[in-house]
Amino acid sequence: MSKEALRNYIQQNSPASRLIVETIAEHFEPREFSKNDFFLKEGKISNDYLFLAEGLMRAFSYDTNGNEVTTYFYPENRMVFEAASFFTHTISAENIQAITVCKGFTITFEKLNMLFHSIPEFREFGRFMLVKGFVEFKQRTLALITKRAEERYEDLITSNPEIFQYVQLKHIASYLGITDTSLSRIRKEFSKK
Amino acid sequence: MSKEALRNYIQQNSPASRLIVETIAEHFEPREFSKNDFFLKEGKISNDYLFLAEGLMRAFSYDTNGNEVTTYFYPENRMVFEAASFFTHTISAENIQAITVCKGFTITFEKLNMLFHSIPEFREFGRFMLVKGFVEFKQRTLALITKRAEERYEDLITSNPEIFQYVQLKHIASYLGITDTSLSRIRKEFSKK
DNA sequence: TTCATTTCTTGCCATTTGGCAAGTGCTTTT
DNA sequence: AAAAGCACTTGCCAAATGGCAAGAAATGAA
Repeated sequence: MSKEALRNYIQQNSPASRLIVETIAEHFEPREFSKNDFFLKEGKISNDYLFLAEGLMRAFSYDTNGNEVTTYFYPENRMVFEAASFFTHTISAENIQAITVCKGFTITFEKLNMLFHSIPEFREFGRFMLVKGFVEFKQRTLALITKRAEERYEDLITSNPEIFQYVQLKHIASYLGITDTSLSRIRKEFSKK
Repeated sequence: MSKEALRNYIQQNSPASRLIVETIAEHFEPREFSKNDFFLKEGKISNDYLFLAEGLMRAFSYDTNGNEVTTYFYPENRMVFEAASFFTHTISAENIQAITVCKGFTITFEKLNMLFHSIPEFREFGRFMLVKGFVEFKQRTLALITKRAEERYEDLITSNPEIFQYVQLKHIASYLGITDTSLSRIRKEFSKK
């Protein structure tokens, strides 16, 4: 698999020249995941920053009763990293797992930092990735407060229909903040329309 | 008011030496807010990064029906900034308003970036501020999904009792994801214990 | 202090969502 | 092909939360 998608992604999200982008992309290593493989396991310190070129991943942790809660879905053509563990070298409270076969490119913390250090334009990219993640969580939080479950369902199926193709309902349900029973009912209502 | 709190905060959140921290703090300008003054108004581009030394602030936006939704409370001794607007120079969807009289220190985007550029240790600080904000939103999202309103209330009153001293219930309610009516009932139940 | 305004509480009932358990259908195993 | 195991659906009822309006309390203005 070529690094073209990675280069394009960096290019589109930073002010770096094509030549610099090429140099940056050189430092990423190809990486593949089988279905259900973990990119990050809770309790470990995350040391890799991943560009997901193909496939679908899911982040999850547990509530106080030990139930899995899906905290995020990573579609194709996205950077995948757990900011807290990766950037502060602390133990991760989250898991990130491949839902389908996944292909992408990773870079270690040390190498990434070296690039941030030497290439100001790439620092912009790194910052923007953080800001983007932040913005998405804010929007999700707002949606949880202001929208009903059915609306949140509609939003997700509209923006990321591929999720419904590969992910179990209970995992989508916990992401939406409802039970699988409720999601099943919402689906039924929704399909009537 | 002295910059001591600002210096301490930077010191505690970055690997910079005391001398470097002094230099950094020099670039911040004192700034005061009367009660209800806005630090940021929606529709504007945020150009200031604020250290809040005294007082309490609130971020809010609106739901689709035009109701205010409190998205965050900023207690004393915290950096206050709207990451998306500040770092990407885009129009802010959020408002940040002083709930009490507030005192602090601000720095412009240009100056901050200049410091990030010339002081690697301070870049660490900037990154950590983003990561911290990110982590808090993740935790809040998780709490909205996994905890009941009463638990979220307890968590907030335990961690930030000062909020209940100054903020209207309807603003706290929207932050907790419930109506002011429900919050009033939760308070009543809680006080019985 | 008195009046007006705003904030908070409460009663009544509606809506949304959850919990549980049984049932259906699909897939995998042997 | 039978059995077992999952994932999903559905019926019944319970719990959590909301909506509205009236009243009480607090706050601010004159």
